[in-house]
Amino acid sequence: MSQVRVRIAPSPTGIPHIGNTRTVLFNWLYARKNNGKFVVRIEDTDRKRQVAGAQDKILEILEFLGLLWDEGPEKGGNFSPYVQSERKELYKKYADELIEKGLAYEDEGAIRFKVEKGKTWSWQDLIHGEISFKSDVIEDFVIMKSDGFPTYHLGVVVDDHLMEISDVLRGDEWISSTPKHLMIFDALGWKPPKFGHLPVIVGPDKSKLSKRHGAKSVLDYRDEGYLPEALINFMALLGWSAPPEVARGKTGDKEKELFSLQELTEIFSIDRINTTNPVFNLEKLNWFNKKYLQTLPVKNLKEKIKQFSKKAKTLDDDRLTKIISLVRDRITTLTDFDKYSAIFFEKGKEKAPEKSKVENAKQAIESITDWDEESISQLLDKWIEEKNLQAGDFKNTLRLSVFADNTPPIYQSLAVLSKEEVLKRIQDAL
RNA sequence: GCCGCUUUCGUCUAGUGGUUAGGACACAGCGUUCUCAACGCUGUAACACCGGUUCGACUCCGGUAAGCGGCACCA
Repeated sequence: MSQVRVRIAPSPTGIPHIGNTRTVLFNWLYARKNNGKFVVRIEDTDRKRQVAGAQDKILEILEFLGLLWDEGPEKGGNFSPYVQSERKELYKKYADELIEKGLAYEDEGAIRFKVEKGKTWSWQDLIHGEISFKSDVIEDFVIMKSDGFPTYHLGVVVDDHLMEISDVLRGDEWISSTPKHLMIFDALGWKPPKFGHLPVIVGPDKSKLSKRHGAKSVLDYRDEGYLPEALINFMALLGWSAPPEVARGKTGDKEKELFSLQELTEIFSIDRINTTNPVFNLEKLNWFNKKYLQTLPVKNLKEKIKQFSKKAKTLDDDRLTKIISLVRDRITTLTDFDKYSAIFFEKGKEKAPEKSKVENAKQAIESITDWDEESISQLLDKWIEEKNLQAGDFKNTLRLSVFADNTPPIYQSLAVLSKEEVLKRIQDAL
């Protein structure tokens, strides 16, 4: 069997959103699963729509997710991606060849491919099965623009051939262009790769995900505190599902939904990709992020939180660790840290309980000599017992007078602050 | 208009010629509980429609409808 070689072909006309990025993931997984190669080819043939910096952003996304490419021209010891504008002469050569063969012609400075009528072009799509088009519905199309750049149609075909791409996994929106590509492959005497057209992620209104839906890029999600693991897991399960024997779902049993990149590379296969367009669902992404936040080792979590919170950076390690362990189950994204840890820096807005209760709480706190979590809970529990208080009410009084907001378990929360700070806050409530 | 793709709970999905059509998110209730979470349990909720094939179809076939995509010197 010949080697699997796949590619992604982003054009630097914007920053890819979740939908485009999922296509990258599937290509990457397919390459890894089959011990193949994954290449990145920047298709920058549209000079007008070019967006400055987009190319770097695209690569930044790949790096963030850990979906790196395996080859490309060497630059400074690293592989850089292939870039079509650097290969400009190539396309012209093949366009000229087609003209010589009488299969293309010049038209106002551009070169058009001549579509032979009365033919049927079909292929066995990796995802949809057989698809065919009659050539009569396709008009002669431009392959070289008058500015000397190839159009997408010529560019992909030439490069997919030259780069020996074995499988093209791209979005469904390319289905109707595929016969054009087949024609060019045929005209140049080349064997086409296999094609698989992935259903595209859509917005709540079922139309293609776009800025209109507020579709964000992976970089935006990263900046909002989403973890790459969560993003990957979420994208993988949009339009693809794990084999039942892996997910292990029997009646009543829960199915496995959490998969690491490593696991995915082992179980990924094209035949489990769906044919329907999945709707983007932020709630589910949030759930994945929470799950990964919960399982991340505290040490790693701490480092990440420091990147997102100025406050966290100023805290000493011990306090930060305590706060993180209290806040960890409550946050959805890394940026939530500040929100949930705010009570440890400043009192909230809830009203203080009646003075007699606060006074009692104050005395209770004052009775504590060793200020650590264990002594705090021991002594306060004892206090409740001795004074014959209602535990819930007493703890609530503490919460309200010290934090004036919702908090994690109160004794642990108190231990984050110093005794002085606690007393000062209680004093304020009197 | 022409061409193409698609159709299981609100959403992501599993699944079989004969099932109580399974799981997840979300939602609701309950439990736990000092609040908020987390966690556990329970619940609501789906095979687009019409024909055919078959003893039997959600599953196979045909059609209809609906949705989406393409028909650029954009990718």
